[in-house]
Amino acid sequence: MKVTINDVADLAGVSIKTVSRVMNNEPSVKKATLDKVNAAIAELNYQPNAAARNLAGTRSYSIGYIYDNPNAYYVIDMQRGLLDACRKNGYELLIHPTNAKSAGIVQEVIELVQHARLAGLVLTPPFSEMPEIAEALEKIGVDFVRIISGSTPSPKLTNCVLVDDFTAAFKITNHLLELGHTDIAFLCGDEEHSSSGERLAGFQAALTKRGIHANPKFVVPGSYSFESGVKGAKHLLGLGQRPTAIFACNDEIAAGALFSARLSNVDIPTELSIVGFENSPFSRQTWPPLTTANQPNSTIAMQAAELLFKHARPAGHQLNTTEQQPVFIPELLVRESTAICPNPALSTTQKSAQKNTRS
Amino acid sequence: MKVTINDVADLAGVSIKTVSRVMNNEPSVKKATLDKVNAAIAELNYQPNAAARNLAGTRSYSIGYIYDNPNAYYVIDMQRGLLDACRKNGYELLIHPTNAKSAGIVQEVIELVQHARLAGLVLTPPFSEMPEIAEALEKIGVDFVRIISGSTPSPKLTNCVLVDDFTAAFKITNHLLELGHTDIAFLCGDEEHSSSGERLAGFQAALTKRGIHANPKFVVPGSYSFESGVKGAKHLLGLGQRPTAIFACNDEIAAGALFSARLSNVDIPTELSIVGFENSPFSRQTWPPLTTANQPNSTIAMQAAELLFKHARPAGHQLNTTEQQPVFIPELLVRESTAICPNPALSTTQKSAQKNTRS
DNA sequence: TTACAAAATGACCAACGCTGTCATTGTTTG
DNA sequence: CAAACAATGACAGCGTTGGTCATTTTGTAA
Repeated sequence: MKVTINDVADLAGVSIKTVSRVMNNEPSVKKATLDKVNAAIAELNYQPNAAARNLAGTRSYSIGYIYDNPNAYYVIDMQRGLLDACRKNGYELLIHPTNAKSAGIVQEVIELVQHARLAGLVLTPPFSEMPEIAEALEKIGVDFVRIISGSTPSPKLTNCVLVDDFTAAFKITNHLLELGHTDIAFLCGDEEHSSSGERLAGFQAALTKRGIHANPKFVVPGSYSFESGVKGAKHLLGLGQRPTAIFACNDEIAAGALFSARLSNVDIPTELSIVGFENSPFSRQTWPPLTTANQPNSTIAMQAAELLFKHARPAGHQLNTTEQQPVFIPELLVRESTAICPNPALSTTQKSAQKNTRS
Repeated sequence: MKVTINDVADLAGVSIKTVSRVMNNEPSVKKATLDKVNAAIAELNYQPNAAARNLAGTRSYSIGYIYDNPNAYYVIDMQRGLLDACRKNGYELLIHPTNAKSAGIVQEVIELVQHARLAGLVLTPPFSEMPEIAEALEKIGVDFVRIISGSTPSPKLTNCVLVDDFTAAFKITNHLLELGHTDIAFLCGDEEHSSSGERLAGFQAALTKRGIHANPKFVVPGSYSFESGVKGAKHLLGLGQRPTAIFACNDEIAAGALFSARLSNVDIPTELSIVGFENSPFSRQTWPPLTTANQPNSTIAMQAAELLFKHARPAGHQLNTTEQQPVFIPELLVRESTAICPNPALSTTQKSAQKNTRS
């Protein structure tokens, strides 16, 4: 019932050392031998004993995922991607929910890594944006991959998976622009999250490119919550001059804005267009469903994990995957919360949109 | 840097075997020795190496959590509770998202358990309600704990943690009743989930106890989704004789109902009261926030894990915890979506509520 | 074809940190 | 004082990796 390396060796007619070599992708194994061994492995459905490997080997076969994020959907999606990558590569995933704001957080992470003998760590916001964590990890020489907001790969960001919030926001804004909107408001997320800043920048860049001067009153600060969306939209709709579209920094904010609009008897999308960001289940549970940007969290997580595995592999065992820095651009997902601008002629915003700059 | 059992033994002046005995709560260790060893353990901050334990011992130090649930909040909460229990007891948690409806699901679970050498499994719906899973697990002799809907402990349910949906629903309904409502509708969740049936039963029992005959038209089938709530409420509000309160089987349905009411220009809670169930973050993100039943998922999960650990401990190593079958009753959480019945006098439902039967 | 270098494989053993088994030593108790 | 039992220790072994060499096979140039 329990298949060990000895069984495989016997069946393949080789020594256990050779099986071990195969299992660890060591060089200097003849193609023919490799095939024989792999066949035996497959036939017996051999899975190396993780405990024994950990004990005997110098390498580690588990990575960690630390999280502190109120968005359960985000966490679950990330986790799913990490788990998939781990299964594929024979790693285990250690999950560690914690409080990013606790005083001893750096120490906690260090202890976790050392005690669990982790091969590496996948860091998502807010951890990926905490320099003290990165420093501490570098100091003790533990690999880690950060998932952060950014558009341009750079040498400083070698161990990062980038999510190009800027470009995605640019595209979403273009969608609104193409519908004829020019008075577009922006509901920000938490200031501390760089994603909010990136999205705002992309939004403003799109406007600028069309020669539209963004109304500063239309950029309202807030946080990544439903409440914030309710408040923000209420504020905007109370303005003498209303926007005809709202770019909410994420789906929750958008849902809140939707709610507020409903309260004020503003019809969506005929009177007001609203877009979200993230394509969380949330965005499908509103009415109308939200136009949003699809952020493939599971895939992003998978890539991050793969990057980690690549690093973790000792020299000489490298797979010849083309080394590169992944950049994800969330894609525009048009649903029913956006429509043609009701009366673009009446817009009071200064504009000079002569050239139609499509990408 | 790495503290092993040898270091502890040296410091305490005993053999490593004795340290092992202490770590495993084995009997026949003199009090004085025990104290010495414990002091050494504390001083060195010794943590046994999980890999070595797994390799050497016959016991396993990890449990599994299989899930397939669209409700990310539920999963995250459960996971949190399991993780906490595991940390406290020195276990590891293996997480396995999968598809409950896939054909080979039983086989998949078996393989998971055998390959990962799991000490046991924590099963939540839908797995906890699949007899074939329980049978297969029993057949191969693997411990498991099920979290299921139910109110009465029974010998058949020794390895279950019960969530008393019936009583919770009864209480919620009473809340509505005390506010003067008698025309109360019920929006069901998925038929396959026993929780939906239990909640409906509790609802009906509460009505019956007050001598109120439930209007069959007010019980509308559906599923645990926002969409279903939208539809269900729309249907109810279209009825010639409207209910003055709606009991939604969970918060999502309630949110949908809220949405529908808003569309029909029915004010919540002055014209219509709505209650949800679960106290998911969802219920705080609606407006007004939902009156609901607080289901302490993390705590439930913790208890389930503890139960599993207790079983997993070999005879003679039993902790003298009083063996019992935990039953959780979600507590009523009154927020702003419920209010006094607008015009109870006009109610058309047959009633005979003379005695005020409070519990 | 031979000779020789290089590549591929195997045999062996010591870890890794812990638990299980069984033998041994202490400590009571009648 | 010996039997009886409690407390402790010695030692093997869990399944694998990482060495070190020895041996075999293969490839290559003469």
